[in-house]
Amino acid sequence: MSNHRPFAGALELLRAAKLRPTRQRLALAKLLFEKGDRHVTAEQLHDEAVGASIPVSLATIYNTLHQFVDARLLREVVVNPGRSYFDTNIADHHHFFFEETGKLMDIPSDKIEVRNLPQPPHGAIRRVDVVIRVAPKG
Amino acid sequence: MSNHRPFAGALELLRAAKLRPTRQRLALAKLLFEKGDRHVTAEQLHDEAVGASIPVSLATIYNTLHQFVDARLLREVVVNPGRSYFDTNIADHHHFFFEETGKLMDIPSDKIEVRNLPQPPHGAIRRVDVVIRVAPKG
DNA sequence: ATGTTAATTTAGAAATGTTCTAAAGTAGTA
DNA sequence: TACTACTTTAGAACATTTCTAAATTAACAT
Repeated sequence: MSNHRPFAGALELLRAAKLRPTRQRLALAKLLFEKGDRHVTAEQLHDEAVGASIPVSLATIYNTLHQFVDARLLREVVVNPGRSYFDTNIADHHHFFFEETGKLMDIPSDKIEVRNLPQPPHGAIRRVDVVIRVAPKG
Repeated sequence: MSNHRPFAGALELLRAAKLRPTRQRLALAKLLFEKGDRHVTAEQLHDEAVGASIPVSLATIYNTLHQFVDARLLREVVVNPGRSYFDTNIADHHHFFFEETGKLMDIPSDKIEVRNLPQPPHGAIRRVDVVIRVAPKG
């Protein structure tokens, strides 16, 4: 059978996030979280939803993605100017970014050692992002 | 304190990059490289140029920034969706990103230890970017 | 059930940042 | 001076994201 992590159930997820379980949010949560770790753009998710006969507007896709980020169900990853990726893996981890294809790949945090983090002059560290940019070999 | 390299002179810089030393490129090179390490957006540089009575169009700002990146005089840093920063520090280094103000601050590469970089499944590592995101203290 | 209310969704407009186009201007060369 | 290729430019076009105001829907009291 399937070998990705157990899916908590869209309804439980939304309830825990204190988001009203609307038709659209339930459907999007299923698309996002039933298939293991993913990196999607707003447009990709919209196409996927429409393709699965879930009529949902792009505005709702954006609303929902941001609500999910706020609720810590998703993480926004910025590697490219002018386009955001949303990552269903919310564990501490890093990324390969393949410049040729625009695809991201997770790197578990125990595969990279980042040490001696300097303290910022003010404020607190919210997150450390390591992006390994990969280009095709010459 | 400042570890910025001596400014080579806009003319020499452009010649070395095989870019014709036009009025606009000379002026922009001076703005960018005469003041030590900086992180500017296209719009900031445009405002600065116009403020210094250097009439230059935004299109030329973008053209020039990209030519400078291609010539390895600048590095493009992506930390925010929908806006690029251009960094005059082309040495190997990392960044604090202050979410509150949208400002970047360099971290010399010897201040952070990044070890055990995994190899990508294909292609070659072009660059490793470490971004420490800083939020104001609660 | 039904009605009420506040949250949500929506289409389309607007905003934002960047790139493109094609015409005018300029540097380099002879 | 004339020639040519490169550069600059204004403005249009583009891509992604956010906003707006009206319609819809979930939650809940009755």
